[in-house]
Formats: sequence, C-alpha cells, structure tokens
Amino acid sequence: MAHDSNRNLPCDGDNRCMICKLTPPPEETLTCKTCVTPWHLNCLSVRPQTLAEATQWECPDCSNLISSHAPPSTFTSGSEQSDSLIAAIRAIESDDSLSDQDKAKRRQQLLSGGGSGDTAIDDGNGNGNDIGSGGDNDVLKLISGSFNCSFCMQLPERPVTTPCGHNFCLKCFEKWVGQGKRTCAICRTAIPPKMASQPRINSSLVTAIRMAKMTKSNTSSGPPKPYYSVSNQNRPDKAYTTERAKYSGKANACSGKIFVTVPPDHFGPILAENDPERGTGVLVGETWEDRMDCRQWGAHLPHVSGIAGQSDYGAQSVALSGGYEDDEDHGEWFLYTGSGGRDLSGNKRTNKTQSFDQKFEKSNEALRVSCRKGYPVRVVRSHKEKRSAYAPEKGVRYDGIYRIEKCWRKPGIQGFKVCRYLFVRCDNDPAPWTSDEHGDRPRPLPSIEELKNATDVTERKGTPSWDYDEQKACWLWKKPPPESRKHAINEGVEDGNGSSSRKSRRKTQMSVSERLLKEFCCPICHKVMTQPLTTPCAHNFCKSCLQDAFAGQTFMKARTCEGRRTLRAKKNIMKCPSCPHDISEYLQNPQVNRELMSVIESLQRQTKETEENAVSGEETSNSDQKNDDINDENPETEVMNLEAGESGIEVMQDLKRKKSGDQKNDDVKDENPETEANNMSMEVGESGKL
DNA sequence: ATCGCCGAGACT
DNA sequence: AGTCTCGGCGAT
Repeated sequence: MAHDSNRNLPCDGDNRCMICKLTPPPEETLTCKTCVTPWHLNCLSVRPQTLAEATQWECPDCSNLISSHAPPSTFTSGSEQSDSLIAAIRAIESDDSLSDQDKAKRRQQLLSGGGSGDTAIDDGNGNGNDIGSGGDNDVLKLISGSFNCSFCMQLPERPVTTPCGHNFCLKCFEKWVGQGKRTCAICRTAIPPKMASQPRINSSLVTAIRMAKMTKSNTSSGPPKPYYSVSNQNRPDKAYTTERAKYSGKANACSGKIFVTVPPDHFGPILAENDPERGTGVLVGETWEDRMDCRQWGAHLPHVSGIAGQSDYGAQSVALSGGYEDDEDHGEWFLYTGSGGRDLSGNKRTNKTQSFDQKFEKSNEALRVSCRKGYPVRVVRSHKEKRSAYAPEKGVRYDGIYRIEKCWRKPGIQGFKVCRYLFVRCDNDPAPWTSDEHGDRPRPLPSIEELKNATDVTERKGTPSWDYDEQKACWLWKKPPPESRKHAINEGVEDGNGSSSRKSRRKTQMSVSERLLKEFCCPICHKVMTQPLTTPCAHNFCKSCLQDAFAGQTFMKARTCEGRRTLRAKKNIMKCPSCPHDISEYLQNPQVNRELMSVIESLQRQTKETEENAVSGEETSNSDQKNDDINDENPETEVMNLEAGESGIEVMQDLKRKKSGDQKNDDVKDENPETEANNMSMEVGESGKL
C-alpha cells in the first residue's frame, strides 16, 4: 500500500500499533473520521494540533489517497482519471445537502472503486482500484495488494465479504462488530444483522489469497489442493437395503462401499497409498454430500455417532454437527462435548435435551485415551453446525488432524455434567478457512475460562504420539501408531479392479490459474464470474446472473384479498441460488466485489498468456494425444505437457507432500527418502519420451 | 420446524 | 441380543 515514505501505519485488528507494536491507551488513539481506523497518536509523523482538528482528523491513508491521485503541484499534468476523481471529490465536499457522514461515505465509495452506487464514477472498464496498472504482467503484486484487510492491512486471514463488496479478516470483522459497529468500515454501508452475528468465510477468496501468498513468497510449493466434492455417482450396488431407500435414492441408514484401504481403527490422515481409487488420499477440505459419503472415504466412519473410537484403544475421529449447544468452535481449536446424557429411548437417534450426567465411558473414554496418548484425531465439520463460522455451507468437510490437549467435566448449559475436550489443530496442510499457505505450527494453548469450574481434569503426561518435528518442519508420528486390531476394509480389493477404476476416474490436470479460475465460476452460468457479487451468505455470482435470476420479481408483494381491499405489502423472499438464505435485502443494492474482480481479470490474462505459450510449444511435440491414450495410468504426464516449464518441480513437491505425514512408512523402510520420488520422476521422464 | 420411521454398525 | 448413536427421509 501507499505508506512507505513517512512510514505511517495504523493499529492492527488487535488495536496494536503496527509501528511501535504497543497497544496505545484510548487517550493516545486517534480515529480517522473517514475510515474509522484507529491510529497511535505518538507514532504519527504529523499530528493534529487542536482538539477541533483531532475530532475531524483524517488518517494519512485517506488523505494521501486523494493527494496521491493528483497532488496540487502536478494537477495540470495529471491524468484524466485523476482530474475527474478530484472533481468528483470536490463536488461531494461542496454539496451542502450531504451530512459529514454522507460525504465520507461517498468519498470512500469513490476511492474504493465506485461500485454501482449513484455517485460512482467509473473509469470505463470497471477497474476502479486496479493498482497494478503499471505492470500488466505483475499479477501477483496486484493480487497481494488487492485483498488487504482494511483493519490489519494484511492479506485476510479467513476472509469475509460484506454485502457492499469489501473484504476483511474474520477476526478483524468480528472485533469491529464486537465494538458495536454495524456499518462497513470502508464505505459505512449498513452491515445486515445476520452477517454481523454469523459472518461466513468467503471460500473463493481463501483460494485466491492462498495462491497469492504462495506465488508471492515464490515458494511455489505446488498447486493449491484440489477440493473435491464427491457425489453419489460411485454408490455401490449393495448400498441400499430397503425398497424405500432405493426409491428415494438415499438409504436411511445404509452404508456403501468403503473406498479407502485403511482399517476402521486407523489413526491419522488417510494417505495416498490407502486410496487406490484416486491415489490422492483424503485431502483437507474434501467435502461430501452427507455423513454416508463421508463414511465411504473413511474420514469419519460412524454415520450417526459423532465420535469414532473404542474405550480401550482411543478415538480416531469426531464430527462437529451442532448436536451439542456447549460446543465452541474457534477453527484452529474448539471445545467438544462428549456423547451421552440424553434420553434416546424409542427410535430416536438424537435428542437436544440432556437428562443425565455424561461420564468418561465408551466413546467419551476413547477420546480421553487419545488425549492421554496424544493421538491424531481426524475432524469433520458438518453443515448442521450452524453456530460456527467454520462449518461448511453444505455437506460434511474433512478439516484435518487435531489433538486433544485436555479434557475435563463441567456442568453443561442444561445443568447436567458434560465431558469436555480441547481440540487443537496440528495438520501439515492449512485449514480450509485460512489463506495460510502452510499447515499448523505448534501453538500455545488457549486459556479456557470454564476450566476453573472443571472436575476430572485430564492432561497428557509424557510426549504425544503425534507431534511437531522441528527438523522436518512437519507433524508426524513420534511414537509408532497403535497397531490396528482390525483388517483393512478393502484389503486385497485394489488388485482386482484398482487399475480399471482408476482409469475411469482419471482427473484432468489443469494449470494453476485455470484451476483458480474454475474456483471463480458462477454457479448459475458455470462460467468465470464477470462483475462478481458476494452475498451475505458468502456465495459468489456474476452480477448479471444473480440479477437475471430474480428478474421481474419485486421486493414487496402486494396482497389483495379477492379484489376487495389491499392488505399490507409482504416482503418477497428471494432465496440465494446456492443456499436457503433470503438475499432480497442484499439484492436491493448489491455491490461488486472489486478486489475479486481484478484478481479474476488478472488470472484470465495469465491463463491466456500460458495458453499462447503452450500453443507455440505444441508444435514440437505432436504426439500428445497418442501419448495420453497410451499412458493413461500416469496422470503426471499431463502435467508435464500442460505446464512444461515448472512441472518437474511441481511433481517432485507433490510427491514430497504425499509423503509428508507418512512417518510410519518413513520409520520402517526409509533408507533413502528420495527413492520414491526418484523412481517417479524417472517414470515421468520415460513416459515423457514416448 | 418438528415428528416418526428406518434398521447400519459398533460396543456391551 | 440388546443398547446406543451430534442421520436422513417424507409427511405434517
């Protein structure tokens, strides 16, 4: 951003001055009248001299924005755009019909890209804030500059998007809302109450930012993880046992074939070697339609129960599905409630009311064993968890490995004692909601208020089985994992049909920017979004598609009673095309997500360039198609063809990633850690020659 | 939103 | 064999 010369920086999302790193007391904090950002008075290069100046103070960012577009000295030689911008700002300033707040709001609308508001001045191509205009090729700079959260000035951790099209960190946004603010910090448009109380992560942005970070730091640690959505297409024949289930296409309590070759009591991630179907393993972020599908991929096997585990052995996985109101989700860590204590007599599977105390027995005890031993526990989140910002919108999502650091009992919200568990994330891959490009690092335990009233507190003694290795910089088994007492569900099956099914499910590999553009497809037209809008429920659509979807509908329904008299108009419910949220209020003034739009445009430019390069390179290898048919089993070949320049590195890193976390393997047979990679790269090399 | 059914799968 | 389980469906 534009504050390097004088090095003026505001306070971050935690109210900590970004220059002196201290948290200034209120009397040393100055709030900008325009963007309402707090600044540390002592660290400002130019301070207001009077109280009146202080109350009307505008921060260097806001005042510089105007002057940097057209400083007075260069005013005459300024561009047409700057001229019109200055003229527009002056027009706003001299408009006596506007209050100071309105003026500030309009100024900000103008500077943040205009939007489709009435005062907006468009530069013709809608690129209001294209700060990378200097170098069209410098896409990365553009991306990393475009998405900065206005509070902390960093690329958003867990980005959320306001209906006015502005992006913030979830943490900063929650802090802002927590201060009682109900208007956007950038344009002062009202934040809908639902968004304020239940902000949703904009997952498309997560992908974009993660990629930006990866390329920015030039680590290029391979393409972003594909996020699969496994549908019912692979339901096995044997899945349904009742006529009714067949009819509805969904069994009530059926189970289908398990696709992975891990035993039911397998701990830790499900690795590529246990996934003969796809050869990828279960990746963080993988989402299934329901618990049955989730079960088929081994992430969480019980299809009703929230805990998979055995009291004398340990717990392998848990599901967060909102069944217990005591649960508390903070993403990287959460407080989980044990099972039991509810009257499930009759045919009930769930019951919200608790009628007796929970004890550390059965699966609750299994969790305690995992806590004591420090086993890795897989975690899936269900869309049914409505109170958590980290839950998926739809389906069931694998969120990676957590460890249970402590467990205890306390009186639950309903008065009866519940077993409680502190889960802390420790996965080698980043969580689906974070734009971080790397996995977890060991983090200090959060302080838990309720521990004061806790009984039966259990903490781990000794070293955990699953822990962080500083040398290898990843989480791995420090002690050998518990030996399985069961057989792998699919043992031996892979030899029979492994290759054929792999063939049928072969995924086509795409370049990084192509894959990202796919992330930015509009769910309505299935094309890359133009003028993207982000709804309060965090779904992204083309502006035109979303408006067309509700074309002809009015926001209010006039209700007449047999023509006799007109009743009061009723609000017309307009459901988001992707979820049941009512977005009618949002549709009255939807604002284009400018940052997202500029990223999409940049990616499109990049893809076009890559394609042009690929076309020029194709002439030298005219046997691509043939090659493809023969060598079906080696998906990497395609990577070679598509991303000629960098694919070698990517393949290697991909392999390393597949291997990481597989320390069981390492310990046993790892004489030369590169052997497998070498073999594979030779395969790739040979097939490339075909 | 709530209710009754269905009857998987693991544990006891 | 009985018990338990943070599902999912169609009907109301």
